[in-house]
Formats: sequence, structure tokens, C-alpha cells
Amino acid sequence: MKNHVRSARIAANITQTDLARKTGITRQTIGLIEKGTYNPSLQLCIALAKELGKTLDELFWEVEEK
Amino acid sequence: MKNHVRSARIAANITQTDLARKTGITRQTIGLIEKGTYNPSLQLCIALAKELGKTLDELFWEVEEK
DNA sequence: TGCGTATGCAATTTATATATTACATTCTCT
DNA sequence: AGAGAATGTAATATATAAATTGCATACGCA
Repeated sequence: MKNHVRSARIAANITQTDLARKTGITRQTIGLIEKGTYNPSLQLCIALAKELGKTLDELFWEVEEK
Repeated sequence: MKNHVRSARIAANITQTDLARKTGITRQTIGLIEKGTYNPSLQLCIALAKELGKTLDELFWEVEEK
């Protein structure tokens, strides 16, 4: 479940805590998603993408799995 | 959680049962996703997209929610 | 008419995403 | 050095995705 959430978040210059608050989830969940050990729900992926100004493909598509 | 899974599946000319088998889940889950009452996992969305020859965006992005 | 295939749907169970709480580390800034 | 902010991570609890089983309907076809 690798992705580009971390780099997109850093590029957007917001903290995990901010992104979590804006997307309605907890900081811990953001942390786990960025770490790549999680399989988030589609709804959450969409919320993250919109908040980060990206599309699903840009954040989650074709990220080589380790 | 509306999406374009059903039309893509029909365009690909395969059954729910086939798509389920190929993506490693059950027919019932496919049915619920197509119905739009489900919030599938990212991993499953990716498997569906690859099997249907689409990207995440094509299947799940910006589908007006009812 | 009867059989096989595709789909809808409901009840129950199981697996896992996400929340909650809490503590630790790292880094920056004064 | 000390304080605060950002992040890592772990244990437990809760919500829900997904599996399993089972039955119903509709359709094409022999």
C-alpha cells in the first residue's frame, strides 16, 4: 500500500495533525497510511486527495510495492 | 461511493462472478460495490481497476454522489 | 418445460480499518 | 539546557469491510 501521501502533504506544507483534522480522521491513521502499512478505505483516499489537491491516481496509482 | 465499476465490467464483458474470482473477493462484495453502498478498500479498488483495464480515477474519481 | 447461469439480497461471522489513549523520540527555537 | 511542536508507535476498543451461507428471481437455451 505504498503511496505519495507524505510527499504531497509536505509539498502542501501541512502537518499530519492538520491533514487528519481536515479529513476527519486521526493523526495516527495518517501516520500509518504514510508509512504504507495500511489499506485505507476509498472514501478516505478521496478525502486525502481532495485535501492535498491531487487525484486518486496521483496519490495511489502504480506505486511500486517495495 | 458511486463509481463506474458496473459499466466497466459490462464493457469488459465479464460477469460479477468472474470479476470476483479474478480479484480474489466474493461475488457479493462486487455486487455491493456496484450498487454503491459500499466503501471498498484501496487495495480492492486497485485490483478492480487493473482487472478492468482502468485507473483509479477512471473508476472512482469525481462520481457525483447521488 | 426444465436446467444452468447471472444477479439480488439478507443474516451471521470474521477480519481489519479507524479511534482512543498514552508515551517516546526528534527537532527547532529561545 | 529546556520547552514546545511534529512524529513514531503500541495496546485496547469500536465500526465496518468482506466472507460465508443460503435462498429468490430472471433469463437464455436445450
